Amino acid sequence: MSTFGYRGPVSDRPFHHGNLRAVLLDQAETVLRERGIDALSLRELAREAGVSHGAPRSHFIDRNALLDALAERGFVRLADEIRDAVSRAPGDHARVLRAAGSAYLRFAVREPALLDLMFATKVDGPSGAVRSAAERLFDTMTGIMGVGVEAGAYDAGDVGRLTLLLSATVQGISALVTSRRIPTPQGEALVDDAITIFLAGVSAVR
Amino acid sequence: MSTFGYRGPVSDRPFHHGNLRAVLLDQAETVLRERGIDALSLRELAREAGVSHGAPRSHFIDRNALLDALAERGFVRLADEIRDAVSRAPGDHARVLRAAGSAYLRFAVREPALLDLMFATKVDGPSGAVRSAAERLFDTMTGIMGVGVEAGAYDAGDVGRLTLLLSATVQGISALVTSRRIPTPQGEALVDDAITIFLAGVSAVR
DNA sequence: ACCCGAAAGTAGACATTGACTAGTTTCTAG
DNA sequence: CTAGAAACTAGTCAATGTCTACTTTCGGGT
Repeated sequence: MSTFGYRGPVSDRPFHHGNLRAVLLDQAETVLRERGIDALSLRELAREAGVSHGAPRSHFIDRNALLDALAERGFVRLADEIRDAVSRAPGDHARVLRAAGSAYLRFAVREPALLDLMFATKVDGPSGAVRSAAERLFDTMTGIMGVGVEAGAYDAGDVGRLTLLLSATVQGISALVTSRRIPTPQGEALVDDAITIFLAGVSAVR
Repeated sequence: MSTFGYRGPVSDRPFHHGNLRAVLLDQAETVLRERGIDALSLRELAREAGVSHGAPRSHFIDRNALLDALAERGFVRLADEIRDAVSRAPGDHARVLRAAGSAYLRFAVREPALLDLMFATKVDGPSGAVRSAAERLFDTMTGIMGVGVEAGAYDAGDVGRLTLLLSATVQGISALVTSRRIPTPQGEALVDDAITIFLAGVSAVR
């Protein structure tokens, strides 16, 4: 990797890594996925990136800052995946919701520790970046639900509340699955049930 | 290490603490509540209990074992509180469910870090003790829901699934509140909405 | 009453880690 | 070209979890 380092330190590695921040985040995500949050060490990340143990500090003031960045990226990716799944699944509103919920659960199963991080209780609440990334996810969900208004599934004034409710439900099911309270297939069935009952309930109540 | 001769330690503190395990758990719970999980240190707990830093090892082989014990106690207490709230709130089935959901959310707000712990993703799944404590909570919920069967709210064969669904929903709402995505009062309103829609949906679907 | 093993606790050691600091190298804007 | 900022190195420190060897106390069986 010494493309141009005609005069690096001891090794031929250039002084500046180039994109250390992104590499650290990627590696951290892998560690999180494979060995859990307790195994996530700044020093180990630095070692594997081939930089000194102090280098990460230029990009993340704290271990916590690294975790926040991971959570933020998590929200962005989750929103992307949900949008993707929805766009790939045209059809009636129920089908769309199922696709969204299913994508959410898939993400949870693939990245359980990351999801934990995303909804972790912080002493002083979430950082600004995490909060706004979470809000963007919520906006995505709201957009999906909004289609139901046009389809006559619910009133425009209720979309916010109902989006929150359905999101919470899917998040709760995901928590049951990732904490191994129920197996994944049962979680998937539960998502379907949830959406069926949700839609029936909403239309019955109003 | 007979630096202090044949007598006990310098202080008049007896060699055996007496109920160190319980004291450690209580203190740990307080730390968890007030300063979060990152501030939870075995050595600090030992210091404040007035024992050596190795003493906790007699009761908890690991920091993880301590956390498991906390999670287990958390499930037991949550189940107790829900039973309590339900017993104190007679009335129709909807009211009972609201009392249960409300108690769940109150617990979550009071002990957010503990709830995180209870549903944390562990690399190798929950320990046996945690798992069975969680199952006892689920049994409690099932019992509450079972009353609805007699009241004709749902079929006996659906109780398991529906209990899971409602539990997940309340857990998800709690996660939204403890992660500061929504304020507590909104969470409370959401629990009410959830139960209303749930009951309406269930009776509409079957 | 005694003994002996198990349980509970002490103390010391060790590697690892997060965090901080001072100094060095590279980049970049003016 | 240069000055200052950004990125990185290297050293240090206190704290922690974990392990081990040892000591004290407890309690049951004879």
